[in-house]
Amino acid sequence: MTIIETPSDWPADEAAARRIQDELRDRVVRDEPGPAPGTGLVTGVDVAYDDDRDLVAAAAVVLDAGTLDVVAEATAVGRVAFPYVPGLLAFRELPAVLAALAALPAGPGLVVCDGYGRAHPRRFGLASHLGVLTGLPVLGVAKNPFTFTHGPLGEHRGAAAPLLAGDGEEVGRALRTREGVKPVYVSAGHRVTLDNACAHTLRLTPRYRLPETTRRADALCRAALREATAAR
DNA sequence: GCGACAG
DNA sequence: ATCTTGTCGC
Repeated sequence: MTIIETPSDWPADEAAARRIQDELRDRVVRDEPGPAPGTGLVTGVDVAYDDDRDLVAAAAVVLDAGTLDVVAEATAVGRVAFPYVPGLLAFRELPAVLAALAALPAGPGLVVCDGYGRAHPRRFGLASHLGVLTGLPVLGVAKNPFTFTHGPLGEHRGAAAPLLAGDGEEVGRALRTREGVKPVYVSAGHRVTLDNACAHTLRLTPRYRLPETTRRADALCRAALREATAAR
């Protein structure tokens, strides 16, 4: 198996990483609604780590947006490119994610990633960063509210409440995907609207709290990491 | 200065 | 993210 390399222009420290986020932030496209839910392709991306062995594995799983059937998969394994720092997650995950996407036989369509897009200290989370680098429509679905807050929301599937930043801006939405279950936290990445991102998220959660895209990608990158670990 | 903090 | 058994429930 091939171990991908960290890009030569990757930031060496946190200050450099923040500088890059400040530079790229204005390239995010926020006025495109994005693909219609249920049509075309939807691709989930996720990453698993083995910090002891300095390994990271990423997976991209392409689903038919209408049937949610898997139509393509790809993985990539690499060295950990950056430590986990809240607000700088993209620098840890992107090299492997980009490699997995590049290994797909065809275009991914809309991309769904773990974590945030606009809901970010500098309004440039993983989903935004991935979108700007690839030009693809991307949205983020996170499992935790990070530093953001939201009011109460109904118990029924589809109930939502604005996810608010400290300055009161709605940077995302807490969205209940399963009746009576903790909500997920949706935010727009690139070339998708928050409303459309939520509509996609609901279509991707007919049965579980998390989108089928991330569930499939999570299982695949863990398997890829196991194989990479076993191969050494 | 200290704590909180996507994965 | 990751370390981890059994267990309650559809």
